[in-house]
Amino acid sequence: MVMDKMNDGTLTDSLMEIYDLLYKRFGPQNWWPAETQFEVIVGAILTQSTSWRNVEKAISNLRTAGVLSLDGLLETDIDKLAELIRPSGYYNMKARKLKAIAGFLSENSGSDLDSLIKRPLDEVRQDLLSVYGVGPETADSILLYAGGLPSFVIDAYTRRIFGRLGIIPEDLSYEKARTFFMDNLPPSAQLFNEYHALIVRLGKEMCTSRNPKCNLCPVKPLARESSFCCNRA
DNA sequence: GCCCAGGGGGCTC
DNA sequence: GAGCCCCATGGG
Repeated sequence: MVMDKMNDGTLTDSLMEIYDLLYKRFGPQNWWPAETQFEVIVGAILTQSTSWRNVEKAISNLRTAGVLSLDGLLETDIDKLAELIRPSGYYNMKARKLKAIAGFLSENSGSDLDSLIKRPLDEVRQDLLSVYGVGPETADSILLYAGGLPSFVIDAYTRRIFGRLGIIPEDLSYEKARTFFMDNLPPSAQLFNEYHALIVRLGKEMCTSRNPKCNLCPVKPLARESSFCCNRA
């Protein structure tokens, strides 16, 4: 597998080449689509296994109800929260998760994250992972898009796209996939931000079938334009 | 009706 | 550490 060729420079060049191809095709994605750091965090919870369109409805409901703030989440009854975020699905679970992250923020940083992001990335990440409802993807989304820290976000699209390009195994574990990208890219929050957003942009156009031979898959033209094209190997 | 969407918790082995 | 089920609405 290509990922074995680590630290020889080729891999970094190829990952940057793919980034450039995506950027030229789609342009800047201006992520995260939120007004404040706090709203990024709320969105990161609500978007779990849910399309952003439905998350927007839930966030709009929270805003209209005047509870889209740290104090708002802390003071609002959990059943009321669940009702407001109903459009985002899993509303009972996510209401409990919003309460948990709100409790964490009130004890550790406040909604601005200032005291949190001063600390080493790995420490903050571990603390976030200890919060109910915050798994690795949500933690990295918060670190990157709310905190501006260089923590690469892996999602289903990342594994599907780079798996089909033959760069990583499609079933690579989250932590190994994250380590792979972070070991082979310069640690730039701006780069990680745009890269992940572009991956999602391409991922939305992919067929969701698991058939790697699908000729409609836009990853194929991407491969032909990059050094990972099997025809060039 | 069926499958999937910018996952994570809890449980089992 | 991997595999499975559950959470649940909305869109194609």
